[in-house]
Amino acid sequence: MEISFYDTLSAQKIEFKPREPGKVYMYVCGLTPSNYPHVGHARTAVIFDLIRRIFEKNGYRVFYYSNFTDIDDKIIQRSLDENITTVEVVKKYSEAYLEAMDQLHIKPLEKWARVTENIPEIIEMVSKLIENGYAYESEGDVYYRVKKFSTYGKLSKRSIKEMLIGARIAPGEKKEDQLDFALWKAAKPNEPSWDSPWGKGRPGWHIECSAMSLKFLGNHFDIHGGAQDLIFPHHENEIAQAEAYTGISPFSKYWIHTGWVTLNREKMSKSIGNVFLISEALKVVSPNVLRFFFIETLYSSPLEYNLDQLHQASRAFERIVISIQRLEEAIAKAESGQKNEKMLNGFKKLHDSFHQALAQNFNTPQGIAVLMNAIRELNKLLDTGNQSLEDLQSIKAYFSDWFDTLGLVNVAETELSKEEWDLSSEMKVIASKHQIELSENQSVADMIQAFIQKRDEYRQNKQYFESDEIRNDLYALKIQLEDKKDGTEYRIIP
RNA sequence: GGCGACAUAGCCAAGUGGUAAGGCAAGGGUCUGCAAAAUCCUCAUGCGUCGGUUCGAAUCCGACUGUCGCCUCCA
Repeated sequence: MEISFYDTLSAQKIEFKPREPGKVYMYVCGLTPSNYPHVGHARTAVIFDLIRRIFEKNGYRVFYYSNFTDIDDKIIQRSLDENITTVEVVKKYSEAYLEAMDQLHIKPLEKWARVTENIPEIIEMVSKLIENGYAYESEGDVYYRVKKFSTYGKLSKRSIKEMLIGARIAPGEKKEDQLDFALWKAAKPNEPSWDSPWGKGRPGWHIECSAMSLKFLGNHFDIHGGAQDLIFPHHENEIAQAEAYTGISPFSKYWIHTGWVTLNREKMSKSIGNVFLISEALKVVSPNVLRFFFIETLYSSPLEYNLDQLHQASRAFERIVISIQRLEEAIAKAESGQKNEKMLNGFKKLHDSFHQALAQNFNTPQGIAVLMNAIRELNKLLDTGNQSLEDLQSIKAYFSDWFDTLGLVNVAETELSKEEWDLSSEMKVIASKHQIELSENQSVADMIQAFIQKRDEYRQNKQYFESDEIRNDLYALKIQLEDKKDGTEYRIIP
């Protein structure tokens, strides 16, 4: 299937053409691990994971690289604040980030490139830029000569002239020009540093991504990504560095930028301080729901984060979960039989629409609309009953494929985790209230069955006050009883 | 000050020239002892405002209003 998306560099929707057939080389800017990751980081990570999955579903092998900028002013500042080494700062926060990636079902990357492991490549690049006149040394610092790079501004759509007019940048004493930016910074006392032709120092921001993406992906790779706030100056500078270094344009063929997460309509940002951590969000909703919340909106639009929106996503996702649970139950009971070609054909069409939607600028909202329509069809089908095992399994395969594409895992999981099952003590309290005998080593599932049995007795005797009381008590423990034709079932409220 | 993005129902949100997807919330019917779930029905002659182009515009053009962002660190 042809995949197209909005490319920041050409400022239009383009059809993706890989550098090598069947392969996608993608570099997405990671972060500077100087703090715990917030919901904005999660969104960007989920979106690029999704993009990767979409390419994979379309038969591409994706080489996905990202980075930790593990030496930088902020890391140094943090190490002073916390009175630990810069290495410890990086370890602490990069591990927290990687753990969050794992929780959010981000598929493993090809590599997390680190600045401190690629210093020789960076020095080589800076040296070459000085040689060919794109950079100059000044008192131990090295700066990029922006005016020398004639196409500077092509990504962010601004001109050098405009920037000089609107600039608020104070001219640095060591710079030739106020637009120039640092490639190498001379070390101050007690700062981590590396030897270089310009004395002890460390790389500036920007240079590491040019050096590492060229090193690991080669020149003219397919996709360079990141959030919108990286367009300028970070990505603009990366282009200037890389293209001046290689002499070949474009450095990356396509550029994809994600919208940011807002809080009260303002950008969630460390500097403003209006930040919700991923860990905080995951206390409120499951990773599946958080992912679902992100992909309900197109990746490039701003996304307002609040509990009400999270709740809406949660409700919608719950509908999906319930239907898939019903499907699993139906499969368990179904018998082999005739194929309903017409019905399966309907699902095949939904399948095509789903992938078509995602291939069009990764349009997940439209994909979810298709998914919801499929859920409605599934519910109707399950209401009529007696579907053959083969049919139900075919339908399940479609849903599994869609969930896999969206990175939603174990959607039909009904078993409670160990922590959630730590309900037995509370359940015993309710049990004694209703004169139900529970034994010590009974599973919670068995306990619930005991409640259901007792409630059935009440209902038989039309003691509805008592039966409703049991239902309400269990509901308070997030166990919801549902009376169906062939008996009472329960489900756990997510 | 310079540049840019966005504005779709009570809320969220797709839709870039052919007559408004989907979700949440709400109301009604079926089912149920009652619920819940499910299902069916209802819910924008309308897409910030005013003009223009067109046989036809939420979609293109212009002006205006509003919100946000970038120009300094940011996912």
